[in-house]
Order: sequence, then C-alpha cells, then structure tokens
Amino acid sequence: MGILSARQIKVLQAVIGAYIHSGEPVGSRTLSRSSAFQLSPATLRNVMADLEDEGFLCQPHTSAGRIPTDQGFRFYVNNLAGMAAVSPAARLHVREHLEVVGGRLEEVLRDGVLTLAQLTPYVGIVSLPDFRQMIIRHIRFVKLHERRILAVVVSVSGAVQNVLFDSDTNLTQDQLNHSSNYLNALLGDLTLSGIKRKVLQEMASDKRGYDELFKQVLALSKSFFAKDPEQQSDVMLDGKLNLLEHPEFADVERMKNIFRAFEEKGSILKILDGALSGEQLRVIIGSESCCEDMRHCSLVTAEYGREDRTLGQIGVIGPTRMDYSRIIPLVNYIADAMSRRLQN
Amino acid sequence: MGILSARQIKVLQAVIGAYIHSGEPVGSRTLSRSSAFQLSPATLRNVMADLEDEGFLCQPHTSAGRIPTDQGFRFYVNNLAGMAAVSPAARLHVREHLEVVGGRLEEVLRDGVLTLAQLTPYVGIVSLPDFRQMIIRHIRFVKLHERRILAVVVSVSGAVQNVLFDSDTNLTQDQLNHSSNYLNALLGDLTLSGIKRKVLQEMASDKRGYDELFKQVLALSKSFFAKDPEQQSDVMLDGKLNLLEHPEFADVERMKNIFRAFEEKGSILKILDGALSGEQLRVIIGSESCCEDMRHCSLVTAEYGREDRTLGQIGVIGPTRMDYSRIIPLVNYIADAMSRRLQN
DNA sequence: CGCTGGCACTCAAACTAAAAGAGTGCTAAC
DNA sequence: GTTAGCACTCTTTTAGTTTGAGTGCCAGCG
Repeated sequence: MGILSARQIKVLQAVIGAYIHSGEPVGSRTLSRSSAFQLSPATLRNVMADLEDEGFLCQPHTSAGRIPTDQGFRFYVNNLAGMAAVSPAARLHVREHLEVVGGRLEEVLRDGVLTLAQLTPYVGIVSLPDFRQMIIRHIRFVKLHERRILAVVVSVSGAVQNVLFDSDTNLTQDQLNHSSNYLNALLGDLTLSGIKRKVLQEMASDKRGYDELFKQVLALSKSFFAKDPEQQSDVMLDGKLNLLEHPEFADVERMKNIFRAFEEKGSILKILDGALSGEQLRVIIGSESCCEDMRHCSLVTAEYGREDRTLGQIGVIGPTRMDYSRIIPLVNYIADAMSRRLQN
Repeated sequence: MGILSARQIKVLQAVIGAYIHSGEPVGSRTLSRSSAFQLSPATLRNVMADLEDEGFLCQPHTSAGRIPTDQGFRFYVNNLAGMAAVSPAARLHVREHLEVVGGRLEEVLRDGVLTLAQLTPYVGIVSLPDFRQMIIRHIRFVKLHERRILAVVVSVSGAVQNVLFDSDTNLTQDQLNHSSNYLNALLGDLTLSGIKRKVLQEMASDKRGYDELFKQVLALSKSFFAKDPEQQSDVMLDGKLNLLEHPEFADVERMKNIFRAFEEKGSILKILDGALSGEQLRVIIGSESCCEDMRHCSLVTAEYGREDRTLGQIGVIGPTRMDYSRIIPLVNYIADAMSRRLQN
C-alpha cells in the first residue's frame, strides 16, 4: 500500500472514466487502444495488477476486465474527478422550477427533489428538517371539538406542523386565542423544546403571580408539550423509476434490496445523518454507507439551510458507477438554489 | 358464446382455483388427478377447449396448460368465488392497529392502507377524499409575515388543510381572529365551494351594510378563495415491496410498468374514480382498468366514509391471479372498520 | 530496469444439439 | 358421452462445444 506513481494514477483515472462511461469491466487492450497511452496492453496489465493489489480495482472473475472498487471510486472522487460546470440547460431548469417565490417548506423541498430527479438519471432525496430543531415563529390553537385542540406550529423557515391534542379543560376559541397571543409574545428564536423549557421556568419562577390567563396558558402548554410532535424526521424521495433504467439493477434481487431500503426510510435517514459532522458536501460510496442493501449505491448530498443554520441534506442516490464530476457540482448548485429560496 | 353447462362451470372453477394456488398453467392431467372429477384427462381437454372457445381460458402457447383470461376471472369473481370469512388473526390485527381512537383523517387512512399491506401480499391503496367536497368545520387564519397568511381549514371528518395566501391589506392577528370567528359563524354543513358561494351571496345582498369587520372578512375571503387548495385529490400506497415477491413480476419490464403507474399517481386515481357509480365494492380485473401499465394487475376496492357520505376508496392492487375469496371480504372488513373510526 | 511480444491458461457467454416433459388435438372404439 | 391411444408441438433442461476477451508470466529487447 505504497503511494501511487503518476502513471498508476493516470491508468486508474482512465479505467474509472471508461467504466463510468460504459458500465462494463475494462480490459487492458481497450485501454491501450482508446486512450492517450503509448503503452502496450501488457504494460497496462502490469499496472492494473498493481492497482488491484493496492485495492483500487478488482475483477468480477479471472479473465474479465477490471472494475473500480469502492476504494477506487473514493480515490477518484477525492483526487481525480474534474468537476464539470453545471450545464446551461440545467441552470435554466433550476431557474424555472426551483428559483420561484416562497411556498411552504415542504413544497420547496419537493421542488428540489423533483428537480434532481429530472436533471439526473438517479433518485432525488432530501431529508426533512427535524421539526424539534426548528425555530418557531407561531403557535396557534384551534378548537376542534369539546376539549380536542389542534395546534398549528409554524417555523421561521415556513414549515407547518399540525399537532392534535386534548386539553384538560374545555376552553372557548376566544380563550385559546388569548393563550396563543400570550405564548407567541414569549417566543423569540427558540425551538419547541426551548419554548417548553421557558414555559416551565416561568411557571417555576412564579413571577407573574396567579393571573387567570397565565394559569390557562400553563395548563394548555402542559397538554400540548406532553404530546411530542410525532414526525421527528423524514425523507422525501423522487425518481425511483430512474434507477430501473440502469443495467446494474436489472438483477431483480438487487432491485428488491434497494427498494426495501427506500420503503423503510429509517435506514436512509441513518445514512444521511450518519456524518452530520458539518461538511457542506458529502459523497458516500457503496459500502461506506454501512447499509447492506445499499452496497451498490452511492449518495451525493449537500447541506441546505438558512444562513448559519443547517436544515437538512439534499442530493441523489445512484449506482456507485455514477457520473460524479457532473453530479457533485449539480447537487451543490441545487442545494444553493434551495437555500436561497428558503431565505425568504 | 352460449351459456355454460354445470360441468363447464365446475371445470372452470377448478382451473382457476388451481391457477390461483400455483401460478402455473394448469393442464388436463393435473386436473384429472387432483380433484373431485371422475373424468379422464381427455374429457377435461374437451371441456377446456370449449371454455377456451368461449374466452374464459387461454394458453400461453400450444402445449402448455390453460390459464384464466380476464373474462374467466370476471366470471369467477361474479359467480364462483366463495367468500371466506375474515380470519381471526386478521380481525385481531385490525382491532389492534385500526380500531383505535381518533386521529387526523390522514393518519386514519395511513393506518388503513398499512393494515392492508400487512395482511395481504399485495399493495394497499387508498384515495384521499377530495378536500373540495368535504364539509368544513373550521377556518382559522394565522398571520405569518406582513400580508402573508396561513389558513387552517378543518373538515368534519378530521382532515386538516393548510393554505398559504397573501392578503391585500396588512391585518393584525386580532383582526384575523375576528374574521375567523365571523366566518365560522357563517359555516354550517357546507363545502369550501359552498362557503365561497355563500360569502359571495352575502356580499351581493349587502344586507349587513358597510360594517368594517364585514368588509374585512370579504376582502380576506376573496384572497383566500382565489387560491384554490391545491391538493385536489391524491392516493396513498403502501407495501409496494410485496409485489416483488410474486413470480409474475419477476420480469423486469413488467415491474417497471407497474412502478411507473405507481409513481405517477394520476393514472391510478383515474382508475379508482373511474366508476364512482356508487357500488360499495368493486373488483377491477386486468385490462378492465383500461390502463396499459396495469394490464396484469387487479384492484379490489371498497368505499369508506361517514354515514351517507362517501369519502373515498380503499383496497389493494395485486396480480390478476389474486386470492379473491380472501381479499374481497377483507377489504370490505377494513373499509368498514375505517368508516366506523371516522365516525368519531 | 522498464517495456513489449508471445504464449498458455481461465472463464463467461453464446451457440448447438439432443433429450425430456408436459400438454394438446384428433380419432376410433367403448 | 366418454375414454384410450397416438402423433405432434413447444418449452425447458442438459450437456457439449466454440468463441472471445482477458489475464499472468516469461523471455527478450532497448
């Protein structure tokens, strides 16, 4: 596992390039013919054998060409892949479909993931922000029926969450309105749990005395916060059909695995959140995801959010044989466009 | 195309039963051996040839056994399929997962479709009610930002819809509350469009004079109703993976077609709404759906709703070779359970 | 020492041939 | 009306063969 020579790198790049293009194992002869090497197949064979020893290439079976390993792709992505500019057509598409005005958070995300599914032959994916980490702008209570109450919680980023709960006492809508007003006056750059804490504090400090309205708000908040908003986090997918077009998924068994992973979104979420370590862009190649079902897939994701605050990840899932040099800039571009739109 | 003799019917039933069981074309010998016929293969061959002439059976190729045509299945479902009782295990599952308390409409539907996906090896499907046809219980306005307003519309059946719109004037939350109260006082067993009409009428009749609040409500309603709630109708699916287990979908091409139909939900919706003609239960077999992609699938759906009012359809999608005598009662049972739960 | 041509070898895929198996249609006889 | 028998069809399976792409290694060359 020494360092790679310049020539080895050049060969590795050529092999991966050819493989990304064709999907077929690439052999020494093809390589010798096609590219800028002035080397004979035999020489290339030697180089490729070395690269295999180092773990960058492998063979599906003796006497087939070489295909890149996950490690090979990793090296390629980190060091070799020249990043293509986002095509004018893609820019136009984004301008028309993504860079429009406002809308609820969920709609913005849907637009983003749809755009990715349309601009790439892969699956668009976006993780919905954890509502519990969002800064709340509004809480309104709506009386539904007797003590049954609907709380409408709106975050600054435009996410709307409806929470259904039962109050201890039977309040009128007017009383609920007053409570809402009271609570909203308290709000300020806090998340749901922050608000909860603040309300508890106020209760403890008792500084407002035993004002009737205050007691009402307290009781209400208690019932409300007892019921944690359920949808803690989620992902949205689009363009699953795109995957069916790739030859590597013609195998039914492999297909099943991936669709299973899609259906139980938990595992994908785990991958996405796996390294929240704050890199703006992440590429997860094959088995790096540690998810058996996704062994043959790569993810390219970028963070989106408002200013300092990261809301979630958006990107694509495709075969490990992915056109990284086109996809990486594109995902970046779209994450930016979405973040800009969320600024409003 | 004469009428079928008793014996022909008995043979048809046996063939379809065997085919549903095995998924393989069934030949005369198998039939003769297995079942209660005292007939030789040769005789059965004659009968089967007749049934083929009548269009109830067909052969994948000369010298294969017979498989039922869509018409054959149709006859079977209409006349032959004995309806099995819903199994105790299924009843228990429904009791535990579906017959629980309340929840928003969407959650109830999700529970229903999930239950179907778990109790059958097919895809659970439910059509969301068209919000525009629902009777509205509440409308509340929430001020988001300047003139940007969120309307929370709640139907009697517990569906909640959030509509984002811009008001012409900049109102305070208190003003919005008053407008909400005013509007809700007007409400009574009306759909959204009914309310819209009523508001317009009030406006025309002018009987309230030029009261300030009234003018406010009018202006607000105008902006609100200008923006039709978008999600006009939709379907929810669950258990797509189940389909992958069936041998008839091992063919990748066929799979692709069906998943395409799933992805663009419009076509499925069209099938579901196709015959809203008010039968409580519907079975759509293969090409009867008039959807090329769904040629190899059957749908079994039942209406669900509250009392007199139908809200939508719930059921399953599976291969035409479906265990109708088990599925039909089950779908019925679950639609009933859901309807009961929605009563509250 | 690095590069190359040559050669033996491996393995998957494609093709061919043959055989097996399931099932049919038809006819003649019961 | 029913059945046994037979010839025929067509798929599936198996085995064997060929082809082609590719490798590894070695010996020789610059």
